[in-house]
Amino acid sequence: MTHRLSQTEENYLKAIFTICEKEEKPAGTNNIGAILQTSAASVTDMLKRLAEKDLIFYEKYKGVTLTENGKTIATQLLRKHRLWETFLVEKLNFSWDKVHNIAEQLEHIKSPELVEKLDNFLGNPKFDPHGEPIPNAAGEFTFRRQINLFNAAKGDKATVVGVQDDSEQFLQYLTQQNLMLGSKVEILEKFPYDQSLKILLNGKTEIVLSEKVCRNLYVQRK
Amino acid sequence: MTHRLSQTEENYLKAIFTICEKEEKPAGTNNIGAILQTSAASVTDMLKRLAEKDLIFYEKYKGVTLTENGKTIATQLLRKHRLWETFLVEKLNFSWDKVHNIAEQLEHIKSPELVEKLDNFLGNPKFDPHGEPIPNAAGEFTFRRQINLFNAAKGDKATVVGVQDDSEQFLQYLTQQNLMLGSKVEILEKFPYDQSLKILLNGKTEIVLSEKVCRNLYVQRK
DNA sequence: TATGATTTTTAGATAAATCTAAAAATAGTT
DNA sequence: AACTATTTTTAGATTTATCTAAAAATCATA
Repeated sequence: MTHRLSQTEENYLKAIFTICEKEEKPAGTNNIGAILQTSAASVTDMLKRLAEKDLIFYEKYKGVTLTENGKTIATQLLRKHRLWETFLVEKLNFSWDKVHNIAEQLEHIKSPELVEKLDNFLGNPKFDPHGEPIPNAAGEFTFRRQINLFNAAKGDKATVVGVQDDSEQFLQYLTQQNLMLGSKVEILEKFPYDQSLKILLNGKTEIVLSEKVCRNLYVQRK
Repeated sequence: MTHRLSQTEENYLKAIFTICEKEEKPAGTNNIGAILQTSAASVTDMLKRLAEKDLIFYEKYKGVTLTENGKTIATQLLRKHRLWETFLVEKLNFSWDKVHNIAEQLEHIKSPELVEKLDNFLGNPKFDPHGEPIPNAAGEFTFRRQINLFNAAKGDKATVVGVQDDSEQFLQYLTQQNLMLGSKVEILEKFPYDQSLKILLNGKTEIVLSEKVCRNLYVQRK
């Protein structure tokens, strides 16, 4: 049996997982430090410890990737985080922009039975309130054919199914624009000058979204 | 605003609260150490820090009591612990003997909104699955006219409303005996020799309970 | 009240997670 | 290849929570 990890160690694994998934390359010391708001020196210290515990592959100056063990733990953390977010929104009536910080705490609760019972209580959801897939107990993600709104073309009709950035600021911006998961969008115009998009929202309202906003939205084409 | 406490500090406050409530006297260093499974020396170290933060009254060699600040925090911890236990039993179908350790972790989650929303979701319960009163947001406990089963007399009829010991072992013993919150008991006999009690359970079954068991059960007389 | 037992505190160490400042390695660019 | 900029690591401290062993204070009771 593997040793019980500290919250800090778990946070490092999650950060490394996020970087490696997104960028498909080893995570750098600075990169990790930026996510965890800590110095590169502290990161190096921790990387040595995680390598010692067989959770990451670590070679000086070469960056790190997760071992199978590390991946399993990171995936289970993601599972817990997303299940708790779902609980907070669906059962406790939190709005989707307020749940991240609380879930960051809840994901560190150690109890395998709790996770499985929570999952059942929620009806085994496949996606969280931000549209992110929730891995199952075996660590498998439900895959969804989704594209970045930024890559949609003029004339496309699509449904919003996820966000890339789940910060309070972004989610509040979306709420203000009346944009949420399930919103229907039609691309009316793409302005090459600033890469912004004019869209028709739910067949009713015309709005313009900046490049930054589009890059943080996932849609599924009809 | 008071500084954010570590889990360890919170656990010390809870231990001190428990001792002071039960024994109505200052908590001793050894006493606290026994509850938290730590050495007297470590306790002394921590007491200095808590006194520094105005959470306890501390005088060398004299034991400690909680300040108003300390009491508020301890009560809120109790509130969270008992609300989470209620959630685990009522919503996630945990049995009452399995929830203590998980609630010990959950009670340290920091989010006032979460507590209030959880309370509402549960229907503002006044007692937890072990019959312990849940303090409200203002820190007030609902009082219940309950006595220790050990102090009941021959002929008394009463209802089980709480347990003193919420250890897995004790709760499993009760479950085995088909004893639970709400069970009706009638005292048939009290044996002076070993202070054990013969009772009629739910008007059906005669069982004998040892002194230890009786001391850990609370009942309300009709 | 003296004395032995118990409780509590001090002193000095250790381990985890962090920091700053400086050194070392790597990467980018002419 | 050489120089510069960036990234990463090392070295040495700090803070928190813990420990053991020994000293000091208090308690209990003969």
